[in-house]
Amino acid sequence: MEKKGCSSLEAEVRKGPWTMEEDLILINYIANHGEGVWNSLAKAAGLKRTGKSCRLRWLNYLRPDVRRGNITPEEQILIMELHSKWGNRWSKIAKHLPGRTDNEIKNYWRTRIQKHLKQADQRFPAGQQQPGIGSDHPHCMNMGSSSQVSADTMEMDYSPPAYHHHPLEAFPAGVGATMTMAVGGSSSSTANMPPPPPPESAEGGYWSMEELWSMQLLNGE
DNA sequence: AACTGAGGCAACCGCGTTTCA
DNA sequence: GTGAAACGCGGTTGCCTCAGT
Repeated sequence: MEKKGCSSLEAEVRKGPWTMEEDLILINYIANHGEGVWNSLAKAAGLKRTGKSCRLRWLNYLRPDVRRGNITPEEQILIMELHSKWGNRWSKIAKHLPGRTDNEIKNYWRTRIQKHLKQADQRFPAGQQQPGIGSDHPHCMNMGSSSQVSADTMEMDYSPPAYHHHPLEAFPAGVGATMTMAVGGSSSSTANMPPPPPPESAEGGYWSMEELWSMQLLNGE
């Protein structure tokens, strides 16, 4: 009943996983116009997404300086140290890990580190808890000696995260190369550009974001 | 070979903060 | 000074993949 008035508008808003087409539209638009003012950006780019969604997608996934792949042992230690300092201030922590997003760090913490803490918690139940290991409660941040813990426990079964089904990885070289972007419009993109990955990473005809971006650079210049 | 469960990542939601008219 | 809109952050959920049985 009441939905009739705005149903046409709500039907316009897309949710769920981003398609390759949407990614390209967003990348192209930001390359030409820059980021910011996300709501109007979404409209102007012709994306049927909320500004929030566009911002999230850009920051966590499409930004050229986003580092994807293994969290290094050094980064692990840094994450644990910073978390012991600041708790779940993921964005703050992310600022000290260039190329890492708050979402990635948050996920990493929840899936890996918290698991370790839980296991440690079982081995050392309340009362006989190891010094320096708090529970997974956000406010139990008394992990002062976290670096000790991290160096051992974290490296113990450190395993590279499996990055799979990246939407743009499905792009064959030709498609990626045909993306037209005026990278010059966003100088910051190029400034923070990570070193190009070895060509082997494109095995099987799959391309990483870094490779796509470097292709854009090559094409655009 | 098929099924089940666990792990991991991307995306959405709600709330607090900041900015602007 | 006030209200509205936009932004940013943290928590949570859903889906996909992989490993084990």
